[in-house]
Amino acid sequence: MNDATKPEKKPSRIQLRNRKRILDAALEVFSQHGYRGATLDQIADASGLSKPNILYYFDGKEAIHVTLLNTLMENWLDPLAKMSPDGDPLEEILAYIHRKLQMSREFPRESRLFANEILQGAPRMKPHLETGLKTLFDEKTALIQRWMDQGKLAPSDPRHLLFSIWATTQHYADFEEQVSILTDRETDPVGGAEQFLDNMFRKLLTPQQS
Amino acid sequence: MNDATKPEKKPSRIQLRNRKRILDAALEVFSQHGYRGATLDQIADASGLSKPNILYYFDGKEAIHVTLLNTLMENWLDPLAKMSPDGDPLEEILAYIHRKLQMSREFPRESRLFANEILQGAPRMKPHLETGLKTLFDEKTALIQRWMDQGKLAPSDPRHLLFSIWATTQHYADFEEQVSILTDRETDPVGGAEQFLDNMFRKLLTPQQS
DNA sequence: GCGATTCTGGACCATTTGGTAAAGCTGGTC
DNA sequence: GACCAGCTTTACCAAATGGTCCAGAATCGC
Repeated sequence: MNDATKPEKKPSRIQLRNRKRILDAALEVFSQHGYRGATLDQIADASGLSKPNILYYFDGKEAIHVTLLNTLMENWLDPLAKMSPDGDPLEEILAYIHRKLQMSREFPRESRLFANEILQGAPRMKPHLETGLKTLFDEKTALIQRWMDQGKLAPSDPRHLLFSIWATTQHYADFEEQVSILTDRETDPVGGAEQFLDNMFRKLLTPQQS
Repeated sequence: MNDATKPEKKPSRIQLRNRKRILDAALEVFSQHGYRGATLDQIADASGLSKPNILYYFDGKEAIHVTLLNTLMENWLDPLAKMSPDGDPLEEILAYIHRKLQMSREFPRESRLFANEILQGAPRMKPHLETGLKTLFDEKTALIQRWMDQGKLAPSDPRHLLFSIWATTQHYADFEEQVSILTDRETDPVGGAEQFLDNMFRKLLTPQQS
């Protein structure tokens, strides 16, 4: 649970509560301004704690960001990890799309935090991407390729398929401002996206029974 | 050509050269770090000019950013504006996708500058979006809707169609770092994307002759 | 209830950052 | 080739920012 260098006894109630407050505030601030654009003062304000107090709980600005990124990574990979070799191929992929879209709706800040990090060259996340994400990506593209080879899905490049799914689903969180303006502040653009994307990927992936 | 408030005589050769240098350097820096993360010193370094000299040519950090955003906007809308009511509907849209993809390949920094701005809530661009982009968007979604009504394209929501095109094409510039890692630093991922997206949107949009 | 421990915030600090003043240099024009 | 507007730089600022110190306040274990 802890890293070997620090034995660290169990965190107290207050510790737990305040760490959570800080991380929530930091998520808000980092996701909106990016790492370098965010300030400890903003995080302090948003969390309701004083700046020195924040530094009592975390080793510094970077430590907060890293913590955020680490916990994010797991939740981020989860929907893809859940895509199972055992289900119906088309339905598995459509269900995955559904989950991703759901995350855009429920956790737009997390999506933007991630987007900010990648946009800026993933300086503090490259290792994560090269191990965790890459492994999962290779595994799932291979699975999809197998499905295609078996004629259960129409053939196309599985890598670009995943890119397209990521791009289209995360778009609604990352470019929310734009989407909101262009859809005349419609209450829930993601609802319409759901139908549209289901239709699009269904047409793309349904195999021809020639 | 100039705004009415400032008559301003014609800019000199040096003026032209240095403004260009500064804007190019600023594009590099802003697109990588976002507005708040970028510093004048970085821009000074990248442009080979001193910081005060930069402030001799522009009124401040914000003025540089705004200038960049303004010139970007035109080039950004251009590919969509070129989509003509007179051509073959399917081919018009596929050509548009091709143009957008080409821009991701040729101008990734511009794409990231734009992405950064929207991600952070479009603080200095909202007016632009609400006028220029919105107008064009409405015009083109209406055009696509007409094509669909005429049975020349399979029906779907034109707004989400455009969102999907933007998302999938810009993804290769904005998330280049991730794409690069996952495709094992393949020389030109956009090449593969070209085929994939052409196929995907063709399947989506080709009308059923039932 | 009380001492030990954990938590909290006001004052402070060094560095960075956007920006300015003003003196010196340059290049085009007569 | 001397002048002068236009360009460039050195030396600064004031504010913002990440971070520290330390004394006092809350909380916990008993």
